[in-house]
Amino acid sequence: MSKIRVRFAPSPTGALHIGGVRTALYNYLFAKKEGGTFILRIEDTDQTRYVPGAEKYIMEALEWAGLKLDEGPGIGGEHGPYRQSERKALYGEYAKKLVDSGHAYYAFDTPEDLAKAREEHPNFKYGIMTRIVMKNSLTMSAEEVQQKLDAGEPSVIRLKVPADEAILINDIVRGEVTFQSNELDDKVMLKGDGMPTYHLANIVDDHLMEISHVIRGEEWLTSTAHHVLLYRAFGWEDTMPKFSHLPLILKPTGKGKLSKRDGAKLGIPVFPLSWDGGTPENTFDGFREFGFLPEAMLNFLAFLGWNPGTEQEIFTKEELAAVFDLEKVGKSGAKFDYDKAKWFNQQYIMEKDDDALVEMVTPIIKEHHGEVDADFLKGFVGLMKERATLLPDFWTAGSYFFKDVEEFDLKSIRKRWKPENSPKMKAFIGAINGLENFDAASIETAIHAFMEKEELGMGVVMPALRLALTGTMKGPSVFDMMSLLGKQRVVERLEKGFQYFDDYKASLDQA
RNA sequence: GCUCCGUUCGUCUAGGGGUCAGGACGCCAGGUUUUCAUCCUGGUAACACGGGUUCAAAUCCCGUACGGAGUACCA
Repeated sequence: MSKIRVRFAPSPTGALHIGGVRTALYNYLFAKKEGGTFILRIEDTDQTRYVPGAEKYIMEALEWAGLKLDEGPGIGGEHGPYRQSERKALYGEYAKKLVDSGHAYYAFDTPEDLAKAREEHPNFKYGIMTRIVMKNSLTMSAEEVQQKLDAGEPSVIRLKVPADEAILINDIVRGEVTFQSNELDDKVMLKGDGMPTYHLANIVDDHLMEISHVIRGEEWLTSTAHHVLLYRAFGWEDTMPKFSHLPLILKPTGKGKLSKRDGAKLGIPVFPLSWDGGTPENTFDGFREFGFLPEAMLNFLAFLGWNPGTEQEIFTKEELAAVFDLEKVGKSGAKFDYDKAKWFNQQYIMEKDDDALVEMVTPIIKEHHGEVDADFLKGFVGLMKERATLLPDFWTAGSYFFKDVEEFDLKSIRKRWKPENSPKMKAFIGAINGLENFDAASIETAIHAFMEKEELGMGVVMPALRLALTGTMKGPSVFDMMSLLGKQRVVERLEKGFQYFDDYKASLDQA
């Protein structure tokens, strides 16, 4: 078998959708599995839809996701250039070859002509049945055609779809799919502006770049028939790539494919990175800003439409590449399951080592609080990592590690704070202050001794400490927290907290 | 409308003639824990429908319904 070469070929029309990231991922995994080459090709043949910054976004998104490219714009490779706009001349030549070999023809119909035809015949299709009545090189004399061409009249080149041919596609994920050529229209190959359409550019480039496998979204399945015809017309059928059409990613609820609007409506990320489109509706956060780890996103995405057939769910990128199999990709659309995405993220956060986590959490803490000591942060993430689903949870669930408690869980105070124990508890603060070693074990020993001496149970001491320290009943081990917070802060918070509890209880009695 | 594709717990899915239809997320209950989270145990819940073929169908065939994609000088 010849060399495996796959390409991810997005169009730079805006932020790269998460479905596109999955397509890139499957291409990447397949390439790695087979020891092949993963290529990025920018399909920017539509000048009207080109969005500045989109190509950069695509590159950054792939980089963040860890999908390293072997060839592509800015990376290089033997088969460049990798931007279709830089290959324009090539497509014109190939389109002309198609005309010369009788597989395509010039058409001079204006947009108005076409609109009129569609209006008169609701099911109008520029094809086998209709091309004989349109303005094209099939219905005009050679002289007339040449004259129009010489005069620079606007024209396109259309594929001349042959009659009565069956087109069988052997799709790796969908099996055999058959089309009848008579149902197909004469698609435009070369547009009026001299740029190719997707179809022409795609086939020419895949051939020239020696692409062995085309792995793309299901939306391309129908037009694959045209693509096969094109390979035949060029005489490239022998080296035609194998096709795999991936199922779509669907909305979490309701119908249809996942859209940008779902992101805003449901408060979920549908893009890998943030994007500033200039308007509020076109500006949003991505998986990264929501606090996902790239490997968690990848793992989640990999399982949307594919699974290894075993019960393992957590995979590194390398493990995925080792077991990935296009044959095991599903045929039906997969709904975007945000709960599952978050579960993956939580798993990855728990597994991350503390140093790596510090690096990821530092910017978040800085944003809310400012500079923090690195050792303190390391202790902090160690205590909190089992309690965070998304990176920002480290702050929202652990802000009390950095700033004094501003709000107390009043309900818990009512339930847990007994004013009659107050003198004993306050006296205990002194004992803590006298502690020489402030490690968790020493603190624990001291607290147990205190409870025994004062005949107070776990249930009254621990909640009181926790509440005074953090304001809430949730969080890591009290001993660990005290040790990390340090004696001075602990003493301050306990004094302040216990006093607050007393005052609060008293105010309740008055009312 | 036409063409193509699809349909197993709420969701992601395993299973491809004989399974108590398995796992994961979610949810519920219990255990562990000073609390929360983690972890552990258990529970909940599915073969779209109708016909065939077969001793036997979730699995093969046909039809219906529903869903999706495509139907541009967009990709």
